[in-house]
Amino acid sequence: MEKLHVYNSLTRRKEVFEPISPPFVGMYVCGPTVYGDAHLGHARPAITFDVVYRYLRHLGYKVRYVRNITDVGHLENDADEGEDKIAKKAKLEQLEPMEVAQYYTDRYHEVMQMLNVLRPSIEPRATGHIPEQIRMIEKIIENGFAYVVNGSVYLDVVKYAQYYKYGELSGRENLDELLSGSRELEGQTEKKNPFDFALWKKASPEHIMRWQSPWGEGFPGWHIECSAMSIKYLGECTDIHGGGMDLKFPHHEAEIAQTNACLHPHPPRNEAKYWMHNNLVTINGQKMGKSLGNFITLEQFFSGNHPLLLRSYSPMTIRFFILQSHYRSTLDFSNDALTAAEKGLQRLLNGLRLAKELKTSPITTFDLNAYKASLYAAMNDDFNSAMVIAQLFEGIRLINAIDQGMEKITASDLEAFISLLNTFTFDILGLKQEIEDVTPRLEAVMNILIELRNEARKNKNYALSDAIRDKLAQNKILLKDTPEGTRWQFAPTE
RNA sequence: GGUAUCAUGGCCGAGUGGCUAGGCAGAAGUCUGCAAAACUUCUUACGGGGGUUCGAUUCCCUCUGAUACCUCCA
Repeated sequence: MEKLHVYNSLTRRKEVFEPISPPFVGMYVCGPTVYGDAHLGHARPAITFDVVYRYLRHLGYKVRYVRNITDVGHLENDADEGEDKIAKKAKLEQLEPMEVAQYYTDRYHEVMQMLNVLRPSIEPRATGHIPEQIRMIEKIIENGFAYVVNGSVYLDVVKYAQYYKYGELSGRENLDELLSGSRELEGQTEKKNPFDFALWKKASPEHIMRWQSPWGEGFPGWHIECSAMSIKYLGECTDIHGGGMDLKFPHHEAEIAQTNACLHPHPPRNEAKYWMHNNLVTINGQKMGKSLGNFITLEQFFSGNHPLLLRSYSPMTIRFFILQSHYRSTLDFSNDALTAAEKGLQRLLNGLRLAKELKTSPITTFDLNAYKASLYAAMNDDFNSAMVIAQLFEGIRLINAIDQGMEKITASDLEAFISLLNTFTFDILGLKQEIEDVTPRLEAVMNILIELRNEARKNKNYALSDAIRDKLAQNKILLKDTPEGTRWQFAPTE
């Protein structure tokens, strides 16, 4: 079987995945900033790396998956006072900053659970790792890669670039171009160069979240938390570091620089062996953003309560929709696309249910091993979930063909076939049936109703039989008259 | 201006130097008291212009267009 290949953003190539210390795999993913509700843009990285996590575990790796919670607020780009983002919200709502962070952390967990996203192994908070961040900054200063100005600490990019490549990840290796491209902003006069970035920032008097440090009261810079926590829990160089494409620059570029500046390794270890970036979700071709007014939270998707939404979409529809595209492609949202995803998902899940009722034969008429290989080949090709789903539909086609007697399968092959389909659909892609479980009691009641209705149909009492069907439909139970008898199922949730 | 990514059939979206991904929608058919569902079949696309090649949607150049980022929003 072909080996797993991963697209490494650092080298811009697909590489064979070889963990640094097999069977262990360390994976760090940049988590949410908890000052607002999670939206579609949060679902994409969470689901992308959830599938990576699930598949690596499926392959037998012992994975430690770390996804942080950023609860140290960051400065508002356009805020007059340069107020801490979380602190600002706290003042508006008359809450403690940590209360706000806790509230949105809980909300984040709720929607992630609905999306069937597994909890990471460790979910560290930035505020819980201030000492680690301070020690890291001290080390960087010791190594001569940072300078202190007026209670703030900045990384000296020019100095750093004398020892290591800066800008490799984002293709910004020419510092002169970087210089000409950077914007002139207020309050940058402390820096030696505009592209130097803060490791520690002195707190202004109105800043609520602040900590004591060797350089006075302040708060950590915007990138140092991930580096500090990645090193703490996953070592000096982890296997995978993931996040959204929008984090490549400056966030991940800064992380690489900080980590090399702190550890001062030769050759550079760049914090992670494989850097993975998922692409963005767009709405009508545009990035989703609060300022653009096309910002839809996941909760709004689930409830349908947003002007851009024609109706509600279930968490699994969202998950399936995201997995239908490859994680490195942009994904454009629309009601039509989501409706199409919902129907496709329904077809997939209905087919899997049918598989359990198939009749077996003395022979199997198709190549089950080749089919299995195609599923693994798709996953091994940089987690191509879109290809996996296409192959799962090929599986559904086979199930229907068996049901119609056009293909045959042995009992043992059927067992293996069902197990394979379930493994990929539920364990690896993390989809799930959203309908409630059928209890034996409900099953018995349904059988009685179907029997009565069929009695009525036999007597050509269609008024009664249709009434039974319609009333059940009103209660989200659908009847289907097939040549094999009447089948029933729950209506898709809306 | 710089950096990066991308442009695929009515819609969404994979992929590939030659072998018509897949889903949704649409059409026809099978089944059926009706309905719904299901199944089968069909609709052969890769932004424009050059080039490399026996052959390019796939590689190279160029043009056009789109999106993101360019250090204090992650």
